[in-house]
Amino acid sequence: MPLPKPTPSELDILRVLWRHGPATVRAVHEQLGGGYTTYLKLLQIMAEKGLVTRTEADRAHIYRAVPSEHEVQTSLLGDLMQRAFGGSAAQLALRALETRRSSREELAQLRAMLDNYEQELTAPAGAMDDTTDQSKENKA
Amino acid sequence: MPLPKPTPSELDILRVLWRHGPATVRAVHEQLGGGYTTYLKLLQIMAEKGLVTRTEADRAHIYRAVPSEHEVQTSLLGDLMQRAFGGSAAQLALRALETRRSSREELAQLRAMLDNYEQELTAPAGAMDDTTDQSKENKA
DNA sequence: GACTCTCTACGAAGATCTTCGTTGACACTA
DNA sequence: TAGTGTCAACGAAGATCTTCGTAGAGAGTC
Repeated sequence: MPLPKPTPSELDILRVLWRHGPATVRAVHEQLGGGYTTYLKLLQIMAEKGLVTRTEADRAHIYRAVPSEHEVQTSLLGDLMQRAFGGSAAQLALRALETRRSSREELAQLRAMLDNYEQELTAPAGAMDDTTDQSKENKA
Repeated sequence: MPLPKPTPSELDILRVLWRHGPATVRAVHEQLGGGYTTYLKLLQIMAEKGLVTRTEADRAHIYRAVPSEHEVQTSLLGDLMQRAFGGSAAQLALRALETRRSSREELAQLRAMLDNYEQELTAPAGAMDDTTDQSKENKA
């Protein structure tokens, strides 16, 4: 296994690191409240697990998230998909949309992705003329 | 809080109960393998938490799932949505679809749901002729 | 040099989850 | 009636997560 799934608290910390970039224990603690040493300990554990790396600048250590937000989202979602949706991504997506309203742009984005998929289903690998070129839109 | 979120093992058990209907400890154990008393204990705990109810038929107790699969999916998904997707259902759905291929029917279902939502966005509450009547489909 | 601040490191305590071994009740049978 | 099986109840052990208290190192200040 590449990296362990972050626990809820670890995810909170990762979210801070993703938003603010590399940070000291103090910075994380100030974002999240609670005891300072709680976050120190958590970051130490996360470093052991490989979820963050740290470098020593001056006296305080600087922690950086190792997995990207995208990776973690994919991992957690894949997990839930298996455990609660019998592996069906579409069932999961359906249920997600059912729950909350979304913005018009998000819906448009979803629709574009659906168009993409249906096209791939219709004209599978190869045999493309021009439209399937959208496949190069996969993000970094 | 209505019902606690099931833990991973508890979810395994709920899935058995959803698929097979009410069952004894032995039936659950036979579906999932492992130690018999493990499932006995888990089911006792789940009964305390309110995730299952039990009735005594003959000697063995019969356990029934309390929350529906739908409810649990919604709950787990809402949780993940908050914790890892900043509350955005569409972002979550997008990421889910990105991960795995889905069947043509599932995609069609999704598309229908999107059509629905965009229609609601365009012509919000009230001012309906017929289509928006689907709003009465809210589950029990 | 003694005080004070800011760090990291260590370890422990409490909560929850998971897994089972053991015990005792009850019923069936030889 | 003694033996065998099936069942629920109980408790305990180990793992993981979360939260901090305490200690000790290093730097700056009076």
